[in-house]
Amino acid sequence: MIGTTRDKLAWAAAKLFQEKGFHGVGLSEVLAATGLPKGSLYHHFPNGKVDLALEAAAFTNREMTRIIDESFEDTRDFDHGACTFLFKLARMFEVMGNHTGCPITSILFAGPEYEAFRAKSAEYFEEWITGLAAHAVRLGMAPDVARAEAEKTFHLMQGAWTLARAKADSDVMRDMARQMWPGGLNTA
Amino acid sequence: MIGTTRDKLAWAAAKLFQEKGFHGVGLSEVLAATGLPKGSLYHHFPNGKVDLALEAAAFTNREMTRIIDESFEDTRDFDHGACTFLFKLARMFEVMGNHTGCPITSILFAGPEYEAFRAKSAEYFEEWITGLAAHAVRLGMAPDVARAEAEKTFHLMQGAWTLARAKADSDVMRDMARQMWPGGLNTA
DNA sequence: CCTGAACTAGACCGATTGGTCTAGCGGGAC
DNA sequence: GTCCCGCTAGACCAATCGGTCTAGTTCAGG
Repeated sequence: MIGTTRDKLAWAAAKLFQEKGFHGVGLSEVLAATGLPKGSLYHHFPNGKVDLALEAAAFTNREMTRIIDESFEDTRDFDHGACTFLFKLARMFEVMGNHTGCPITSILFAGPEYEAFRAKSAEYFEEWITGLAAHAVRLGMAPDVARAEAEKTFHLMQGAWTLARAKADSDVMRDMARQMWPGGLNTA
Repeated sequence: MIGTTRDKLAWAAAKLFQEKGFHGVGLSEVLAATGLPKGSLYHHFPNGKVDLALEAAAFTNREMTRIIDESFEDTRDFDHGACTFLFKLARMFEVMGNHTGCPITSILFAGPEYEAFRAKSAEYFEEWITGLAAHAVRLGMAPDVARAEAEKTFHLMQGAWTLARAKADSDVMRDMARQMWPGGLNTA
């Protein structure tokens, strides 16, 4: 959260982009949120807004992979881990005010002219899915079944996040998790 | 597609918003796409961009409910209908160039200060889910099971759409459908 | 102490934004 | 005809956009 000037900018940008998307946030807003001048931003991110968005996305991607790994630590089976994962996301969503979107989609779906963004988002999503699949394999699942289960988990998570945002209600995620993985009941 | 001036504006706006989101599209772009002057836009949509976006969202919402109903016409069971639904979406996504997002989320997730947008998106999503559930009940499912199945279908659809967009590949949706509803194999 | 690089600070730029306003067109009612 | 009204047309506006540039500050290494 705190840290160098560069980190402060990336973090503030990530938070704002999650709410309003890439085009919805002006640099002046990021600057106001950090109290830093424009010169600092362009010193640390020479290519301006695009660089800033990529760093913000990288930042939140690290956070997401960490949450995935944490969710599957000390877990008895995949259902339990997946359930924990969704409860953690629900909590995060709630803490942020029940209106933020998936950081990656919010930042990186800026339109066809931002091909680099699209490619990065595909890379990050693939990272999440292979991460989930690795945990599934570790917990005894056959590799191809694990991959399918990981993709299903990703889709359900994205979908529940979207509906939770529309309803401004984090319980959408929790209810979905309980429904889909009844064996993994968890209140984390 | 064609129609009155008002329809032309709403349709062009819907297409553009799906690609770049509410904040990513300027009115000048919509005007350029339709060849109409600014005066016409503000005559038909007195509250400007917000009105235009709401109409564009209503427009695509009608299209989505129509696609849902079409998918479940002459269908033998829920799996078959759900599968058809996702194949139809995949086709649409492909035709639009493999990079458009869900119209409702693209248009209506513009940030916390647009509370009316958020409320509308919740309303539309609820419409889709109850529509799916109604078809499930009609096909013999118990009401509470039908609701859960409809929500699952919604989540999977949204998630698959997101990943398809990141990968710029419509097969993500088709593969998911085949995986989740193997009984509903369909090439529509 | 001096120098130079890293960084902060913010004035400034042209372009574009959403929005307003007036003028004029076109066709039905009288 | 001529009046009126729904609509088109686009000039114009202040505000904001992302981005550039230069001056000033800070601080480590010599």
